[in-house]
Amino acid sequence: MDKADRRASLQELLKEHPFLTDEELADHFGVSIQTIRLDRSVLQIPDVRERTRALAEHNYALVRAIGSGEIVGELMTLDLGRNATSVLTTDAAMAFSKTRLVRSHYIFAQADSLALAVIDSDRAITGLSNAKFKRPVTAGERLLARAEVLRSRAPNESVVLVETTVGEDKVFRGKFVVNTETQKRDVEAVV
Amino acid sequence: MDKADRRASLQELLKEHPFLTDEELADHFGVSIQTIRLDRSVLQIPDVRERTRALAEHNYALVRAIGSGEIVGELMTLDLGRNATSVLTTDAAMAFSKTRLVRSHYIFAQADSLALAVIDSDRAITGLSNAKFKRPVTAGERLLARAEVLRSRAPNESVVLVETTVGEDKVFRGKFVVNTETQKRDVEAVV
DNA sequence: AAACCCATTAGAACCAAGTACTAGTAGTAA
DNA sequence: TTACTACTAGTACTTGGTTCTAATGGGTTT
Repeated sequence: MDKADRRASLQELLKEHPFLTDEELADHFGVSIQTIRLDRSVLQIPDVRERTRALAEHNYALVRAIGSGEIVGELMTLDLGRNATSVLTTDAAMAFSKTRLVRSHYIFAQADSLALAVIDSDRAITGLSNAKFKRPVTAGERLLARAEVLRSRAPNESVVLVETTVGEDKVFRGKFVVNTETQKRDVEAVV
Repeated sequence: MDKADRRASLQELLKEHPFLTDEELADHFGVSIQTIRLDRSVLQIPDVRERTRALAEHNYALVRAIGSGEIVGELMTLDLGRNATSVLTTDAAMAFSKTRLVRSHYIFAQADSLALAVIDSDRAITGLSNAKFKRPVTAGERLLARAEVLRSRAPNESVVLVETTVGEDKVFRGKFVVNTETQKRDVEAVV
């Protein structure tokens, strides 16, 4: 394996495993640490600590928004069983890099979370959804979602309407049928 | 501010800003670095590098799945304009902690991405969706999504059917109307 | 007042994973 | 032989720590 191959391979490897130290990389390629450092400096690849830090920082806000909270976006108001609102500030990480248009499932995620939040119940689950994305959202725009419980048909089934706006523009409208409890059997069957 | 207050406040602060070094913390609280280190050791809080590393590692897989790739899940097969399949292995981070049931928007995100991928076109955007979540998915289950283009009505509008299964079970079925190009005006209006 | 306790601070030695730089070797090409 | 390239070795220095020992300095108790 010559220099060019190694460097190409190094870049690939770090894309997959960004937490490898120079020492580990040196072992992996059977060269010295100095060689790895030379490679990194030529390829303009920062050190592990910087890579780790950048990754963590980059992902931090995003994950907080979409992954870790029960709500995607920030819950603003909540009248349990009636209505609720939440705000989600979109950013570049949520968008296609070429067009800067926010992936629709972020918009959906905000609406879906809000629909569940307004129903509450730890066991609330989306059973059905009907969504219209009215106009594309550009990274940076602030999404205001408003959820309203339309009716609670069966004791364990509610219909929630969610409308999302950016300023004056309606960007999303979705109806969610949220189930509670009923899943018990299914859940147990799964587990 | 006494010791107890400072330590409580330290924990809160690090929850919000996990990338602060001891030096920055010392400045913030107007005490010496040693005091901060004592506090950290008593509170069992690891150092910045470890905090950063843990955060990055924890978020990495998750963000790769939902945020950074154009596809949520891994694209398995793709016959452009006809059909495609992708796999998403769910994990605890995608689920409600109490019930271990995967949040429905992850399932939606996989389907939505796949619907866009099968249509291709960098400007593809979801215009409408119609989704049914047939049974809850438990963290750890492997979601196989299959997308099929039903018809391309207008030259810039396609209808895609996505069905997601876990083993033999159907867990999701959704229809997506995907638009291409048409958004141009809106997009420019937004920017 | 003297003795004591506690939180805080200082200082030294050490570590990991680097940067930046200098210098050397081994192999190949002109 | 000389020259060039790739690689390696070694030193001094940096950041952000750890671990340990040893002060300070204020408040409380005796």
